[in-house]
Amino acid sequence: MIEKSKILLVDDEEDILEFLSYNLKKEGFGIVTANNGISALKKLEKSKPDLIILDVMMPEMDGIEVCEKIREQDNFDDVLILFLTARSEEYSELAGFSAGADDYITKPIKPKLLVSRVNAILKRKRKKKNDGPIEIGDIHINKSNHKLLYSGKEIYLARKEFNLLYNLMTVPGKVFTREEIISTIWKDAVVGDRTIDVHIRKIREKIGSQHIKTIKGIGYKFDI
Amino acid sequence: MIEKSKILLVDDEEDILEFLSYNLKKEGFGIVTANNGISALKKLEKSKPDLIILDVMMPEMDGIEVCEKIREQDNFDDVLILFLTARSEEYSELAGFSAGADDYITKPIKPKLLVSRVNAILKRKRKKKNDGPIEIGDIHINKSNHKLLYSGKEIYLARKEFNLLYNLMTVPGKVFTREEIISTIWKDAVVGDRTIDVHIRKIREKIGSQHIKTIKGIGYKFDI
DNA sequence: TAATTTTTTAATAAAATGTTAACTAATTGT
DNA sequence: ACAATTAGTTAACATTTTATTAAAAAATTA
Repeated sequence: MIEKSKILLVDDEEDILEFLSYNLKKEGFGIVTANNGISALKKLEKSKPDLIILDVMMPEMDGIEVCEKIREQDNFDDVLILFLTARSEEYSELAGFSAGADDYITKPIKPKLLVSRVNAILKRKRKKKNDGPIEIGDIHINKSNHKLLYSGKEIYLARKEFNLLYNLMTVPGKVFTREEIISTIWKDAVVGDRTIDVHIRKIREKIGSQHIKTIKGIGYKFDI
Repeated sequence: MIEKSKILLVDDEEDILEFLSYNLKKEGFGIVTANNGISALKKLEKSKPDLIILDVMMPEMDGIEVCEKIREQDNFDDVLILFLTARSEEYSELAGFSAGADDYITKPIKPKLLVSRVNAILKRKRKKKNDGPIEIGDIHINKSNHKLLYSGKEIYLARKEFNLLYNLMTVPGKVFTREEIISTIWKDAVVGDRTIDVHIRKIREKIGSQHIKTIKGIGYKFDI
C-alpha cells in the first residue's frame, strides 16, 4: 500500500480549515493544521509534511511570506506548497509562484477538484524521485548532484550534454528519435538537427562511443 | 495529400486567440476558437479537433478543469491537449500532466516554437499506432529499440529494410501487395517495383529466405 | 564588464542508405 | 515449348543522413 501523505493546512479561518480537513481526511491523508504563519513554521519540524496548503490572505504574515520562509530552510526547500487564493487575486498568484509555490487552487474550493489536485501534485512528486542515479555497466549518472562517473572516474559534462546522456540512459536500448530528444531537451527553443550531433559528439569524446549508438534515419540510443 | 489537422484554441484573451490563429492558419491548420471553457466543451463535438490548445489561466473554468472534463468524455479521451502556461515548467508538469495534458508551451509564445511543437505533437500521434515487439519463431523484432534478433543474434537492418520487415511481420501470413507496401513504406515518394525487390533481397541476405515468401503477381508475405 | 564556458550554427566531409538500370532467372499461360 | 510476364541480382550512382570542424552567439562566471 502507498504510505499516506501528510498535509499541513494553514489558514486563519477555522471554517476553511475544517472544510479542508474533512475532505482530505476522507481521502486518507494525514492532516495537521495551523491558523497562522508563525504556528505553521513551528509545526513544520515536528510534522514533516509532504505538502503544505497555504492560504495567501492571512493577517500578520501572509502566505507568500510564509512560503518564502519555508523555502529558506534547508530541510524544507523541496516540500510541496499549494496556495489557496481568491479568484480576484491574480496578482498574488503570480507573486506566489515566484515565492516558490508548486500549484494553486482558487476559492471557492470544490472538494473534487481539491482532492484531484492534491493527488496530482503528490503523484508528481513521487515520480520526481525517480530522477535517482542510474548505473549501467561502468557508467554511473546521477541527476541530483549532476555527476557522471565513468569507470570510477568523475567526468564533467555541460548541462545539455548531461541532460542528453541522462535522457538516453533512462531507457537503455530504446531508440530516441531526434524529435523526442528535441522535445525533451529543448523545451523552449528551436534548434537544428546538427546541434544534437554536436552534443552527441562531445559526449562520445568523454565516455567513448561504445555505448551511444546512432540509428541512422531515426535517432540515438544508449546501449549496454 | 496529407489531411490538414484541426486545432481548437481556447483562451479568454482575444489577442492571444488571434495570434495563435494567425500563426497556425499560416501553416495550413484548420482553426476553431473558443474564449472560455464552457464554449470549448460545446464546440468539441462539432469540430472534432485533433489537437486542443488550452490556456491554463482562464476565469470561470481554468484549463486544468477543462482538460479534466474533456478526458472524462469517452470520445475525447485521446484527443491531444497542449497547455499554454505563463509559469515555470514545474507548475505545468505538476498540474497539467496529471490532468492529462500531452505537452505544454510557456508564454510568451514564440511563433516558430509553437508551430514546431504543434507539428511534433501531431506527428507523434500519427506514429504512435504501430509499436510493440513482435516475436515469430526465432525472429524477434522490436521497433522501440530498432533491434532485430535472429535466433538470438542481433542483426542490423537499415531503416527501409527494418520498416519493410516490421510491416510484413505485423500480420504474419498476410500477403502484402506491392501497392500496400509502397503506400506504407514510401509515404511520399514514387519508387519503382525493383526497389522493393532490392530491399527484400537485402533482408533475405540477413535472415534467410525461409520466412519471406514471394507471391508472384501479388506481393510478399512473412510466413512462420 | 571582461573572461570563460557553453551552446548553436554553418560549412563541408564522410558514411550509409536508397534507387535505378540493365541484365538474368524464374514462372505462368497458351 | 515458347512467349510473355514477373521477380531477382548486381553494381553504379544519387540521395540522405550523420560526423566533424571551426567559429559565432549566448549564457555564465569572475
